Amino acid sequence: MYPNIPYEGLSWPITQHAGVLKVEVFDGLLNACLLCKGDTVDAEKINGYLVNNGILTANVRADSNQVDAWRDYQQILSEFGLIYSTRLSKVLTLTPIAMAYLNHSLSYSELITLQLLRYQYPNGHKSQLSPSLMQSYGKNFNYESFTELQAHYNIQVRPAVLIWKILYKLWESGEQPILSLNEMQGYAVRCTAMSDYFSCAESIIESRHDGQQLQPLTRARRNMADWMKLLSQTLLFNVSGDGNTIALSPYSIKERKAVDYVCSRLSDPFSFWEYKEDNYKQDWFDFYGDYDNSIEYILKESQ
DNA sequence: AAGTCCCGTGGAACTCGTCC
DNA sequence: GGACGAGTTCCACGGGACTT
Repeated sequence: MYPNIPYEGLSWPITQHAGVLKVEVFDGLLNACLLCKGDTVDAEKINGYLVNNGILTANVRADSNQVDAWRDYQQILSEFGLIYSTRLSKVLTLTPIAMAYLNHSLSYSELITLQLLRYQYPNGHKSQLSPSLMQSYGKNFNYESFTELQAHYNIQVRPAVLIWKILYKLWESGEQPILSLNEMQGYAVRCTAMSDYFSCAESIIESRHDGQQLQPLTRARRNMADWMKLLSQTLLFNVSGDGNTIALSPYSIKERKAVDYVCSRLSDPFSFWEYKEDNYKQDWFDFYGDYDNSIEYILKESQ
């Protein structure tokens, strides 16, 4: 029950390489993929394209001693369901969502808004157990994957939707409709179910009026900062220049009915991808990279 | 009082170490 | 070489001390 956390080390892990995300980098990565679409990944070709066009730094790494921009930054595309993880599929496979973007069915901000709203834990791509998580977990650890661990605790959250709902409730309550990085780290990240947004907002209000203060979760700060950076790329949120606060965008206020509707649909447990032991990674990309099943959640730039 | 230099701090961007 | 997350570097900022 909120605000108690199910296990030590709870956070919202997300790639650290998405911080540089902007439309030019995104297009650059996708265009680089088109160079070997349907073929096995030609890292040399892709790296050459990314670096020669000034899209990314060379990222020459000591263990390979060659230009390796792709090695780190391809994570952006798999993280957001544009390609199947190249660990799963040696053949570079763009998803229907990526194709829809390349066909101009939706714009960059519409795509990022959609995929961040749909991003969820448990997550079939975020499956690797980090040594630091296993260490902080304590007790006897016997999970195969991070995905299984989260499914075991019945965690079911979509961070972007949660944050929107928390901000919207703060706004409705006449409170400052912003969240600070500290509040993200101490309050938002503690949610393990979509319905927790309510208690979470109440706890925040309480803490702002000399009430009880919750402890920030130690190792969640960097993830929270990354989440805020990502959310600033959507139509729904504005983030301050110093990255310390996130607020609803004018779009969110103007279109609040439509956004609220999408958020409540995406809060429904039946809308979540479900972890099954069998073939879950492939299954995740089939689900998250799909266009037809997500079309109803698209928020257009001008409604 | 205004300008300049210096240094501590913190965060973002980038790279690295490691596991698999 | 993908994935994760920590380490390193660089830079902006700000306060204080010193100079003009």
